[in-house]
Amino acid sequence: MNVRKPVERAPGPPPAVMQMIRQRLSEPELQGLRTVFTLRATAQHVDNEISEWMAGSVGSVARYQILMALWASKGKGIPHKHIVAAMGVTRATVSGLMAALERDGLVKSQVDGEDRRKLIARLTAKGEAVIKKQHQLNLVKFRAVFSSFTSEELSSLTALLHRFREAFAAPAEP
Amino acid sequence: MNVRKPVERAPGPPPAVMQMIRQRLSEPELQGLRTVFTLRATAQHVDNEISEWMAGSVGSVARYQILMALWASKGKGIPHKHIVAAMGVTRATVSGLMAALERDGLVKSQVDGEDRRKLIARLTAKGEAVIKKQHQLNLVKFRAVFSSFTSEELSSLTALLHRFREAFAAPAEP
DNA sequence: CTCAGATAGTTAGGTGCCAAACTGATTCCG
DNA sequence: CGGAATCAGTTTGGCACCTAACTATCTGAG
Repeated sequence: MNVRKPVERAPGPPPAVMQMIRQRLSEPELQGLRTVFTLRATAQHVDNEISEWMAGSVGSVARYQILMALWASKGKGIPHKHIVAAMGVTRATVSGLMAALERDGLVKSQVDGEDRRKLIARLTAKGEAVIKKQHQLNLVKFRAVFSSFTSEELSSLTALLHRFREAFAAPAEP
Repeated sequence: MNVRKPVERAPGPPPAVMQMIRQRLSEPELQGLRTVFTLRATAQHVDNEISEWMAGSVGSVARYQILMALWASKGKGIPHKHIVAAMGVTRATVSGLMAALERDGLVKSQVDGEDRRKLIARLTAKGEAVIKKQHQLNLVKFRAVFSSFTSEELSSLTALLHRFREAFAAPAEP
């Protein structure tokens, strides 16, 4: 499912175009804008890269995120609601992803006896095998990828990202 | 077009689920994984936030990026190829975006006389009015949003993002 | 001069994400 | 108790992205 292979895309950063945009903006705004563009591009490219080595079984980062959560629950299962909260996406998105995972036989959901609105998701045997295998591969991959970062750099990056998101969320009063 | 308003989505960061995932991973991998998830979420949320104030005319960050490039070219126009390189997305994506922009009457492309494979894109009068208006609004918005960041923080963030992407791009040999 | 290969763009099919509108189940309040 | 509000999930329709396969044009090697 979802077999990705090459990534046909321009490799380098912007060419002359960015130079031209510069003429239209003064420094502070330009820098902010550049950060936004870089953020978008980086997220997209990292996602593609990871999806590539997840092709064929887990399939994508979003699916991986769900399977990890389920695996971590150790068979107890978790309500869809928690997955929504954990991923920070909407119910609609999780609904679609869960349907696909269930279709692929990696996951099985059933209504909660206590509250029949709730769906509790669990890994199937196949799902557990898939996430375990992916986990082993990821350990190797991540070690290689992050070898050039110190722990401080990673937490600094994460912190800056959180602040960046917050800055956009809050309307920012005077 | 594309009128966005609220953002129905879980606000805070992950709950207990992340706690559980922790049990499955050792520190370095966990930190890397967390950074990847944060990157994804941040990019998504920032994009949504910006799209909200661009709804109705420019419509989205991707469209904004194209219109800015065209505006910066000051009427000389730029080949689609350059937009592809500047945005770091595929030809297919730009093809679709340009078609939509053209359909909305913001942009007009015509074949290059020299090389009839090339399409040179230019802003229409309407397109120029739209991007100018959006630009004014953005100055205000960006100033508010980025007021909590120093110039050094922004460039540090951008630099870390670039390195992060590079780390994923290069297979990372011993 | 010709024809294989490179280049520019388009199209079809698929994913992840969203908002809005809808269904069922539960809770809360008069 | 009974209807309103709230909550969990689904569906529909749309956008930005991708790959893969296609068309049309140009270039370059024999």
